[in-house]
Amino acid sequence: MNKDYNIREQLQIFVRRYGLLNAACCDECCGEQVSMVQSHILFEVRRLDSPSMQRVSDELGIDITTFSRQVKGLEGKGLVARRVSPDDRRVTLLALTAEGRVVLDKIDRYMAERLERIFGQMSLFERETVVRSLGLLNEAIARSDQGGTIACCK
Amino acid sequence: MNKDYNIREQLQIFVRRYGLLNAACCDECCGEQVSMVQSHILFEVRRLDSPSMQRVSDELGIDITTFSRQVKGLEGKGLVARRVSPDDRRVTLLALTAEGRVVLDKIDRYMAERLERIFGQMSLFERETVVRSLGLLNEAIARSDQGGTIACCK
DNA sequence: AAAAGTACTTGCAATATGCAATTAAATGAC
DNA sequence: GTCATTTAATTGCATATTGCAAGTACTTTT
Repeated sequence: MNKDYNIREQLQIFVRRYGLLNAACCDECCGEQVSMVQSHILFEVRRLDSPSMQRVSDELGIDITTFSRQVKGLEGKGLVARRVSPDDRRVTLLALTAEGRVVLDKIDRYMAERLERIFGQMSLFERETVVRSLGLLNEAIARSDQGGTIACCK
Repeated sequence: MNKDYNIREQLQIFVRRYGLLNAACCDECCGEQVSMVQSHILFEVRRLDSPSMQRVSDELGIDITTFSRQVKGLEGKGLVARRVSPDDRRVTLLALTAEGRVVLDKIDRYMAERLERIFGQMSLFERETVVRSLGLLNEAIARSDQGGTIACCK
């Protein structure tokens, strides 16, 4: 079992545990019915600060048509607001509503709690190492630029 | 921006880049048309060595009914074989076919290549740190036992 | 001012999902 | 031993998600 295989195994298992396969969220974490994809959208809209639809769908690597419909859903739930860009009227800019911020905060707290339980299993040194490593990993992915994705192409 | 927030952010972005959201695989990585979920199933059937349906669906955290259908699909493609357990005739044991091993090997090679490109961006020391950290992380998740998942409940 | 390109939306058909109900087999109670 | 209960897996059904193709609205190029 070579090293690459081992790291692929570690990553595969980790990513799945993080929540790859169960698409639907639930009351416990969101209070609201927000799917996994939608929680990623909320996360990214907050992080990117008034991004365009295109920008977010690129960042998430999901098809713009699927994205369009997901955003429609989030808008319907009152979690996201759209406005036409003043620079280019083709472009729709996204922002979280007050309600959207509340829901995302809820998810944040839920995640913080779960992560705390996991990181509580480690020594302080290990925690720091792991956090630093994840940073290194994300930077390396960004530098390696394979279109932003790893596991699959396109 | 506190530490927990930062680590959640690192994890969220990493997991997405790993291939969270684009469900469909493509020719480049699999040759065969295998969805992301199905590639996880192949991976796990190999890893667990003749596991039952229940075992794999639990491990992956996907509903047994959905799983049943996905396995049917993989069987139809000739990648997975079922047999009745000798110990308990309710139980179906899964195994990769020769063809299934070929496809999974193909995915492995594809992943190894992409990971190589990423880890090539790091120093040897960084690589070792990151690999070790992922191991620590998976162990800590296993120890913290929150039902095997992180991002969402259920 | 026509042509080409970009941002986004909708129609549609294929696929994936989860719950409820069912079958088949094993285990437990008596 | 037999009847009730539990467990593993499958199917029906209703709903949701997906991506491609085609369309609209706007901007840039020529």
